[in-house]
Amino acid sequence: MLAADPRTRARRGRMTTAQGTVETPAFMPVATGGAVKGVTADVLRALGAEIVLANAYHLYLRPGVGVIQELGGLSRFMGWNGPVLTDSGGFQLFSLRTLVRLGEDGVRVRSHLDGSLHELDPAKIVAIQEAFAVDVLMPLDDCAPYPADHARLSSAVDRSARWLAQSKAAWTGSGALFGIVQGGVDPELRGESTRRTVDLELPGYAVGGLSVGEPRPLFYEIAEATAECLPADRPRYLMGTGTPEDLVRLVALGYDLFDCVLPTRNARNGTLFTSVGRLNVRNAAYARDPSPPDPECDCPVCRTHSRAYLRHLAVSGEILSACLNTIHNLAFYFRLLADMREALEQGRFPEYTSGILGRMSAVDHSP
RNA sequence: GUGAGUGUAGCUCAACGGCAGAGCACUGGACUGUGGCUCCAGGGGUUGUGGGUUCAAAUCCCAUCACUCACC
Repeated sequence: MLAADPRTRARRGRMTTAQGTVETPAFMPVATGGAVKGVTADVLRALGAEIVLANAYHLYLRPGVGVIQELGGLSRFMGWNGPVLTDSGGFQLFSLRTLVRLGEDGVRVRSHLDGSLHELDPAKIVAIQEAFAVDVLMPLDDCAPYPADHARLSSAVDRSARWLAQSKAAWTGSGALFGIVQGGVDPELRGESTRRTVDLELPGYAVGGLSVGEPRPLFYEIAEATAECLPADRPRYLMGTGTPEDLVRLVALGYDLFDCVLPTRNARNGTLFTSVGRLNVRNAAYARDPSPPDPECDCPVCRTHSRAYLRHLAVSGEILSACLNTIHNLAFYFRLLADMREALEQGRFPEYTSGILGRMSAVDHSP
């Protein structure tokens, strides 16, 4: 930890890995298949990315472990040459609906690419990620859907904990293996999962099984209670979240790492995050609007292009639409995190938080 | 000029005597550890025009206009 402010649980930190340093709180852009869709590695770095998230399961299916290993590891393969975190594919077991069998020792899945069958287990997922030479490894876990009954949540907690122990046993020590807390929105199961995960004394801890459709108040309740039970001297990673407002509130709860498809996926679907709220660039209202997407943004897109042009690109289905929208949205996210880090360093995080949340909610309630 | 064909939503077309629809386009919304420029919703019609037959016409009949093709 680099700075502390007794008025908040937010932390300003630094995570050092073999391939680089990550200033936290940090946002990790999502590059599931080895690419942040529509953006080059150079641009990513210029925008302020310090670590990217890829997916071990997707990359294992294609191009395969051998290809990435021969080409010098995932980071080099991508031309990124910085820290990389790979998700295990545990999330895909419930999101992709390709699960064939969820067993005690592993899973059998059917490839969404060619229908082939694959047996995966915690040790194999760790081996794949070590072959990829990633900086942060996420273990295979069981992410229960929402809603799920107590028995299902309980089995997800138990299975994830046992798999985590097996992951740790298989881990040779290259990169940092994080633990993942499960338990859905059940406070007691969350508590049990947190204890069993922390007991394994890992380099970092993630909170999974949230942002799967549960009501927002419940999400924050669980996120807050869980953060309080995680060790203060290790990075806390809240998986798969969130909106800009979510990130501000979660940093305030003591989380350090985030990933989310929202800035990149929304960009491709025409929604921009701006200092004046969400902006759907396809709206007819912007057809002749000469102003930049976000008047307070200094990103390359806002410095160069009008809303009218971005609307034209989006309506026309131009590839450039996805590229420019993604650049802006990522710039917005990275700047938000940079602003929070600066506020933490200067001891004015509570003031910054109330200010920006006030602006965001004021925008949300505008007509 | 003669003959044939076609006229239905902005566009391309269904419905062929019984509540006028689809796709695209348009308008708005959604997207939270990313198979998918995807998903959801909405607006939009005196069926070219004027008559006729019928309980009932986009549909059948007559006229007329426009367009297309063929032949003079």
